[in-house]
Amino acid sequence: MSLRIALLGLLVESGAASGYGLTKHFELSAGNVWHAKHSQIYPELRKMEADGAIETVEEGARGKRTYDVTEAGRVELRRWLVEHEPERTIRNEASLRMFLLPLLGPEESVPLLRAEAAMYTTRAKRLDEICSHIGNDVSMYQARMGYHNMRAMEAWATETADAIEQKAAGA
Amino acid sequence: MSLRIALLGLLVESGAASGYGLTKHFELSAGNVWHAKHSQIYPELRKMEADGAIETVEEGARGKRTYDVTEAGRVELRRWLVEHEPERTIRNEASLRMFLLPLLGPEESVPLLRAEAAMYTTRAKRLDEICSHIGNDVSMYQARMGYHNMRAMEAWATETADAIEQKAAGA
DNA sequence: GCTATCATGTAACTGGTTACATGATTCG
DNA sequence: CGAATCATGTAACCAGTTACATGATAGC
Repeated sequence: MSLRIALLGLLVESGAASGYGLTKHFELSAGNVWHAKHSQIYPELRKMEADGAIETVEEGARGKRTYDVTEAGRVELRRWLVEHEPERTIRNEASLRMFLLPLLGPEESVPLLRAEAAMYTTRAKRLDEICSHIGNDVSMYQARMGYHNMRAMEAWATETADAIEQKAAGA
Repeated sequence: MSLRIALLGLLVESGAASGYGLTKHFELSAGNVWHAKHSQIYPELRKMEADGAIETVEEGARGKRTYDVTEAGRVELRRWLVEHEPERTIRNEASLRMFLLPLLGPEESVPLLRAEAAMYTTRAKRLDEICSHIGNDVSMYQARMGYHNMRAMEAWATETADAIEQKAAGA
């Protein structure tokens, strides 16, 4: 269901697009909230077209198909956004690793936490940079979400490394 | 793989536990980074025991089995934490919904964003409350991660609702 | 005695990953 | 002319969900 909604949303946001274009969109901005590869996206688009949520608006060279949302698709997306209670479940391998890092001793955990904090700083800066060059409002809000999430993990990793270090120094 | 690591981590952190206990642990603290239900946890524990990462330390009434990590399991966990490059992919239905909410008009998106911000405030407060009553360091760091993430989404939702409102007022 | 919680399990299904497979076009 | 990128597709496999199934114990 979520993949379907994500595809509808991206199509509404960007206008008509191909499976390839949508795959790229996932790799960039949408990747901060949902992830999908071409091998899952192409069959899903076919299925969505079969039940009328999207339609082919153009067939180009070497099998290229450009899809756009139908009115039924727009209704479906709106309903989901307004009425559907989303699952609050998370599965994030990078966060799982951070979560468990404090189980290691200070000599191992502190450098790993600092390295991770640095990585989040880099990503936050990149997103901030992107924000300042975006014309479109919606894309800007979306990039800002990623920014806030990166800053949160950066702050946590730094705070935790500091706490572990202090504790180790005190003991 | 990640479920296996999560289970190893929780067992190291809490000491020996049953499948039921681990399921509860996922529902509480670990749920902020990984999610799993009993129907997946029980078979996984059997598999992990079969290849020596954990062992049954006690068999209680009505089929209750208490597991603990073996030395091999500890080594495996440590290797994963230190050497494994985690996948940076995210799948978060609640965030996907937030991400797409700005596609709705201001009259619909703003109240939904405000409601979501309020929910994140509540969750952040609950986690903060939990933190102040925790004896164990590792559990505290873990709860703090959830706290930072809740505050990030709260800040984003508020900032975005404000921006959409201002834009609508200006136009 | 009833309800909530403890406690485990399995089968069918859906969602997602990996790997294979193909070929055109663009840029240097 | 070679490498990167555009562009799509499928099959086998693994991970995760839903729903069914069972039964003990504790507290009201």
